[in-house]
Amino acid sequence: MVLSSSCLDVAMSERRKQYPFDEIEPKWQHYWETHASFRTPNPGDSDFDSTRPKFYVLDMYPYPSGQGLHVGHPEGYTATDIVARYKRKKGFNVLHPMGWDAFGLPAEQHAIKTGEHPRINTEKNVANFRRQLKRIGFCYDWAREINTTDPAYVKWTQWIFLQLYHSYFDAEAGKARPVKELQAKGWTRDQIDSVRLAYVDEIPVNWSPDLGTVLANEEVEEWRSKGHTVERRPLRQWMLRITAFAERLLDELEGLDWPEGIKLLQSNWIGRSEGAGVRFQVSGQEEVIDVFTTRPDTLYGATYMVLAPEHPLVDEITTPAQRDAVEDYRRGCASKSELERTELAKEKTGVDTGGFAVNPVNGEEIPVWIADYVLMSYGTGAIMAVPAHDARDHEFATEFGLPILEVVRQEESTVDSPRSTADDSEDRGCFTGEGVAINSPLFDGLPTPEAKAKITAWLEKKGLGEKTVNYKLRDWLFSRQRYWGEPFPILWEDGRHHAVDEGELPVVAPEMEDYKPTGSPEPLLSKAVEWVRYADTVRRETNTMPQWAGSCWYYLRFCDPGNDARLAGEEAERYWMTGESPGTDAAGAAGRGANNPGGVDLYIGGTEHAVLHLLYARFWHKVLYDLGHVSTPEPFQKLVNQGLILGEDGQKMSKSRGNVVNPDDVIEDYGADSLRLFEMFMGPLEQVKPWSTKGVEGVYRFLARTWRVFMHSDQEGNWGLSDKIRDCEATKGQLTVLHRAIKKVTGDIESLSFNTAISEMMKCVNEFTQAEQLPARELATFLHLLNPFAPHISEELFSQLGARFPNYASGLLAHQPWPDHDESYLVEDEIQLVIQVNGKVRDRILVSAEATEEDLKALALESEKVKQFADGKTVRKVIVVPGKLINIVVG
RNA sequence: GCCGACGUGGCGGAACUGGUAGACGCAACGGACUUAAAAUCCGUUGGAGGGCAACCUCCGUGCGGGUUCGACUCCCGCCGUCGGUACCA
Repeated sequence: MVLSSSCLDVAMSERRKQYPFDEIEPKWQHYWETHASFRTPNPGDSDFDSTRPKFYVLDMYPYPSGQGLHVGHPEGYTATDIVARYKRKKGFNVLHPMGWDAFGLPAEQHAIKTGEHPRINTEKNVANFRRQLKRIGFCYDWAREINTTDPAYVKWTQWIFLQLYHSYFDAEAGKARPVKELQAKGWTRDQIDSVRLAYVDEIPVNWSPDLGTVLANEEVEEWRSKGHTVERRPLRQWMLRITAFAERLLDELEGLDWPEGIKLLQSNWIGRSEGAGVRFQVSGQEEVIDVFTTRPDTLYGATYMVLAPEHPLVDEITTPAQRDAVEDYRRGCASKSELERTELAKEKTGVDTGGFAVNPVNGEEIPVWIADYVLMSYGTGAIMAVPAHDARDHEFATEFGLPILEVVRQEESTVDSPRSTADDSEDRGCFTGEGVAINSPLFDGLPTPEAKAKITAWLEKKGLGEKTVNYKLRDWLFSRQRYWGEPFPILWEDGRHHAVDEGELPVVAPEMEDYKPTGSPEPLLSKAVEWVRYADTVRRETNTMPQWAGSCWYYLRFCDPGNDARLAGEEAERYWMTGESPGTDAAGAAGRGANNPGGVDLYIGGTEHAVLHLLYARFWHKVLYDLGHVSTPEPFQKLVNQGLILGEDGQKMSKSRGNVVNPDDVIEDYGADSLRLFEMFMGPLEQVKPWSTKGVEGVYRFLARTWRVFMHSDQEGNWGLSDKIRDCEATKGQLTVLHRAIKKVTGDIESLSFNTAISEMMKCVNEFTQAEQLPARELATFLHLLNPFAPHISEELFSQLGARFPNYASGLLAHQPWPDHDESYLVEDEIQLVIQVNGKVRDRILVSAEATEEDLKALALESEKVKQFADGKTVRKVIVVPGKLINIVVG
């Protein structure tokens, strides 16, 4: 028989609560709020303590969806909360803020349906999220709450955009600089426009008429599957020149304390590859085809060329005889999305243009084709095809009967290496590895690396090419046609763009009659005719920014969220990002080692943001750094990804599977402390792990047992401090288990191993549970350990204990210093030692801690068990690992 | 295909830098309390075999090899699960 979940709910709520979490949790939340217990002063505030080091611990702030929190949110949030509370008790100034990434399509979709301003729905959702988070007892400094849709916030998002707009990348200095410097040098307006970090370009985008917006490549499939149409068409778009920073974004990853996997993901995304640019003269024409290749050493094997169908030279090169075929093919490609083009890539397709180009290395004429396996968006949009040494070219050449010329021979040593030779010829039919050049008169016999260098130098000398570094990273398509996003602070006049005056920021979108898409690629804001018309001849830009914009810098705003004069006050920004503050340089700098580039000390969030958000934020941060607006080159010093929480069935949580767990329900039944504790007890933070209601009950029982160690209920069911608690000496066993816990919990919080920290606290409580009388002082110490994990119950017990034992428990537990362990309680005078014979455990003996190695050897050899197993054999070796074991090798 | 993570009892997971595998919790079983149940408290619990018994023996960290006195841990080769990515020249 299966009970429905609603039956279980009823059973649970009727069950008597094992401890009054439903009373104490709201009580302490109210206390913290009314006393502003977790308000964090900034440098300059009267209560700012400059002698303390700083710690900035940040969560990836949520998009406040209509569904409310799911149990995945509190996982990372609890982890950071524990660290924040711990660091505070350790004497740090802790910055631990929360806010809302509140622009976004769902709110706009709601507005389209209801005609209601998206702000109304957004605010409702924010209120719900805030309520839910407060109910979990997080120690955020709510005075620093921010909302990306708040005009006061939008103002600075737009201000940063203008910094990008007013800057260019100085390749020599490797830095962003104001375009003013170029004006001073006499550059023309057009020249300047062509180098701005924020620029306008006409590029093919994924346009969805019914959504009324362009979509990022990675969004296309999702919306298509929901029945929306998406087509490709060229549109005028705002772009951000992130590619200029590719090298720095890649190189400076190195100094960051991020998971290696994430660094690798970013570095692959940036996709640096070294090679050569080579120029091929088009036969009988002026035009030159530029290609990029990582294998210039295979130039002699280039038997044809391929241009992307959109390549600008296609028209010039195509011969009259081939024109119709080429046009047909190009039309076919244009109607396909990038995704379709790659998805349907089972067979290579393409058309001969009829034109030829000259291979610069040997003067041979080779045919020029177009094919959609060459992408306009990578490299130069054209390739030299070397079918003998590139799998794709090989496939294409085989398909269309183009010549294949071998120019690299696999070296003997690699041929001999163990691998199956049979399938090699079958699946690839070409050799793509490194070897020795053949059929290449200029450098026959040279190994690949040398051949590359030689041909590149030759090309450079002849002016036919040069060493080139290419990046996969593309410029960032930054404009959307939505309503619910930051408008661009840009005006248009006579076909030219201008920045809105800084004094006019923020540019706020107008109220609309309705929020329905225009049905054309015209942005929604173009319907607000009055607003668009800035002056007689001046119109406003009607695109809006993507959701990423706000999240690119929110961590900076938290340093000083109320500042109206700057994105964040200089002093506050420097203090929270570097630890330096006026008058406390020594103390502040101590928190930051010489190699520490500064930034947020701990940033926790999901892997889904491994690339885009983290890359975009790093990009903006570097621009702001170059322009002198922030003090560190990187925003996030240490990054940790929490693992996904699966449903109880081990499947991804989803509405359709019906396995979604709502934190509100968990709190209702077991309390916020149990929710927090279980989220941390499930397993390692970074790991994927399934939810378990039984597991929540387990930690709930632990908290109830903790409660009963301190509290005793009378006949009427009223709780009072237990009579067992005295001002007495703790037993040896209690001291050992407690100090072991102090040591373990301290180390485990530092290494974010919360699950094992909780185990250790459980052992502690198990020890206390059995005691006849309990030492008040040690119980108070235990509450310090529990406090970051279960702040409500620990605070309540601390205040109960303090009422009778004020010497051991006074003030707010959350503000009392973290305990230190005393190593002397952990030292045992007798150690249990394992005796192995040939690596197998045969006996265990108790020895004094002072026994020498010789003593131990003798003791081990005397053991009855050893004699039994070593009988008749020679002792060859005795290995003694002090404090651990003795291994006797016989044979 | 490529890249990354992972694989330990019935389950979630522990195990420091190579040194007693299975901490802690869940589930299960037995006992105490109770008229009874729930809750609580105490105990047992990797598998197989043996002993009246305290206990003893063998096997055991996905599979196959290797290094080592000793391997969950290091190396080589497979298999499987999950996540990311996709013609990047």
